[in-house]
Amino acid sequence: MDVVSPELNSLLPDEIMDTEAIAMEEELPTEHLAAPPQSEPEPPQVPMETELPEIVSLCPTTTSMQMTSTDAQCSTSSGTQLLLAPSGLISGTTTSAKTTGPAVTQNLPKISSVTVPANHQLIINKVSGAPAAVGKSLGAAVLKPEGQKLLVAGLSKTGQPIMLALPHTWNKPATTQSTGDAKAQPTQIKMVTTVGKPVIAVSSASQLMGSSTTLQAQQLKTLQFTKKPAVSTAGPMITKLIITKALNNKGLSSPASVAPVVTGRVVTQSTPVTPPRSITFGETISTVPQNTSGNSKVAISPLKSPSKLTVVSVASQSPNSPQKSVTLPLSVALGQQILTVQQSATTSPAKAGTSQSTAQTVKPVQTVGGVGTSQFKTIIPLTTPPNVQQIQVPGSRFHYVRLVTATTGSSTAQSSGSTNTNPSIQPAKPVMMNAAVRMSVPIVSAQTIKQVVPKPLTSAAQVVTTSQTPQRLIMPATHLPQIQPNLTSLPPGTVLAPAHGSGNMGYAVLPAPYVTQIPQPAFVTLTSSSSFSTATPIQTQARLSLNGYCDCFANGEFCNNCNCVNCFNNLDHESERLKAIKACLDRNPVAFKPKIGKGKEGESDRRHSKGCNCKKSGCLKNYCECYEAKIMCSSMCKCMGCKNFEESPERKTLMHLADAAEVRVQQQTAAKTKLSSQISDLLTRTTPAITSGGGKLPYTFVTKEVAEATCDCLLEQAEQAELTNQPQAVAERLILEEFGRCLRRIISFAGKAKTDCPINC
DNA sequence: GAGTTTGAAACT
DNA sequence: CAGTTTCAAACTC
Repeated sequence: MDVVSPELNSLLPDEIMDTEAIAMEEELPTEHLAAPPQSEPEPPQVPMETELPEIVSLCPTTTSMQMTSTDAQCSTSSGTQLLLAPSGLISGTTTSAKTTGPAVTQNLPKISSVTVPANHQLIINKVSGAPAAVGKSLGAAVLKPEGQKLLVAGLSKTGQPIMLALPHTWNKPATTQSTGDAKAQPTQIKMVTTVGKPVIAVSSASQLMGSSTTLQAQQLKTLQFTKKPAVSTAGPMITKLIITKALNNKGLSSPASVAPVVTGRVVTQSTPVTPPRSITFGETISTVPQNTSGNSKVAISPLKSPSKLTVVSVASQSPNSPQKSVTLPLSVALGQQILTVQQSATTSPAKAGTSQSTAQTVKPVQTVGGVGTSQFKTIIPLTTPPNVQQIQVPGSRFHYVRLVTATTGSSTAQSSGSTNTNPSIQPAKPVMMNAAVRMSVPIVSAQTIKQVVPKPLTSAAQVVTTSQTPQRLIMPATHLPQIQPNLTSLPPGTVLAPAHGSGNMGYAVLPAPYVTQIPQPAFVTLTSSSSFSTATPIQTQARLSLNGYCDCFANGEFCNNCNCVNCFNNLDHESERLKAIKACLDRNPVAFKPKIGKGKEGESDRRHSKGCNCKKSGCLKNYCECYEAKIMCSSMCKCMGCKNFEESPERKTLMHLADAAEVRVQQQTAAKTKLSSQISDLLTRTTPAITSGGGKLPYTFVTKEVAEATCDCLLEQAEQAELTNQPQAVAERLILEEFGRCLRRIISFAGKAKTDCPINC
């Protein structure tokens, strides 16, 4: 059973990830670390500050890292060590788990590679077949930050105990018997921290062991520590340590109980019909065992804005299937808004429209507004397999998720998941989406989460305006006769509009700015149903317009202020748009899903779902979708001459330059800001002194502070020129130009001072 | 800003 | 599945 104790999650982070005291001094060698036994530690490469946190995760005061073919040790000046040790060398007790030092490091399994790719993952791949002398053990890792010891022991082929020795405050024995044969499946140990809040996520993607129901170390398939640098100069990148080794994940059978921990609390959701599912959320997400079959996680890119909506969709699940868990990306602790769409197993399409399904639709909705935190999560069971689309409404601070369901207005539809290769002819398949019902699920602040489910309206347009804080609705995709909405509580600008072609079953929730896009007739009746079968010239145009892959359309957005010609990707042509969506989904069911999703188990977290096909760019330009998404090319890619892999020196150089450039830009911006600030401050202080005669001359503004700020700008320019290997002449010119700009700025402020003070000047 | 390069998607 | 076409983004000058 995949159980992870909350205690483990509450203990490990603080014990291990004392990032406050971490001194990042050198980066880990990024080349292969399966060096010969006498190999010296590789000299640090060009410092890439974004790679430093890997050291942080393992060796808070790391100054060197040594690895041989038989051991791997991360030594620190303070004695902190990272040891990769075979579990067989460690007896099955907690006490012995604390054993560290050279004795443990002997006869360690060979580490095949240790790499630090650009996505800040330190991956230590161990050779699956350990030497016989090692007793076929699969390895263990001892993390001993600041005197504490953490042993993450692998699964022994010979049944030897695999342990997780926790810091001294961890009292539970972490030893169990191994009953499975551990061979092939990789195990990841990932270090995860968030800014200021170290966490550890332990998850098991499979039922590794027998019937144990307690937290046992060998079941820990994944330890994930993701660190966001406290001071990030390269965006919200996530740094991870992944120690990969071979494990067996076969034998998945019984559903595992789930004990996700949310900031020390256990939140478990279960229904009478389905095995318990659990969602963890909160700032310190810690433990989520996973049975990933059928699950799909769409984790937000760590490089995106933390405010970006993340959609975690869970695929359809049979009532008998094992539980599913969703681990929220840790960026939730950074203000990222997470929406999880989880399909209820009790609301199959065959039951859609029944009172039971209706109740199921509403009840499981779970919102958690963090007290004292702005993070929350919403779980929305659907009645039909959803096609989740992220919607970014231009100009709106709300994030939407569009759920396009394949259903008709009939509540007694019996089939689902059918496909129709001909979008225009669907007479025999009433379930097909000749009308798409939209669910716009906005994300609002945690403290103001409110869900309003309106009943089908029989009157004309409903434009509800209240004085409340802007909120949006979560609309059901099915008939909800029992739910009586409180329309008077709707936020200002909220508009209930009928989804074209959906009869009286679907409603579109529109932010106020889009009211202007809705033609008045669209409000007249909510029971009007526009059929796609009646092709019109406009629809023909729409097909032409939307069949192309407009980015807005592909992202589930409406075009707004685009340069597109004859655009039909707007509410004026909603029916045509929905038809185009349907056509696209018919051709490609995942057309609106992000290409960059979670990789397979054991692989890096993010990967291109399809793979790139680059030929000339070497996958090191933004032409490459993988490179653009800042992920490595994978085996799915069909690229030629790919250089977008972990050890690629070209890629490392590019990443380094990009990081350096970003730092330069920030420094330059800071210097200019400082200059402006100094000048403004000077003006504030000197304005009263300006005489009523001709005022002060510009040079009088060149005080010591201004001069220093100017020098900062000039130095930045010089460094910039040096960084780009500019000739001296060019460098001088750039510096002089910068100086000129500084002077102009000073003069400008001086002139402004005169202008702003006509009375005194 | 114009022209070129590139690769994804559509099309055949 | 492979080759071709289209087209918008990325890139260069």
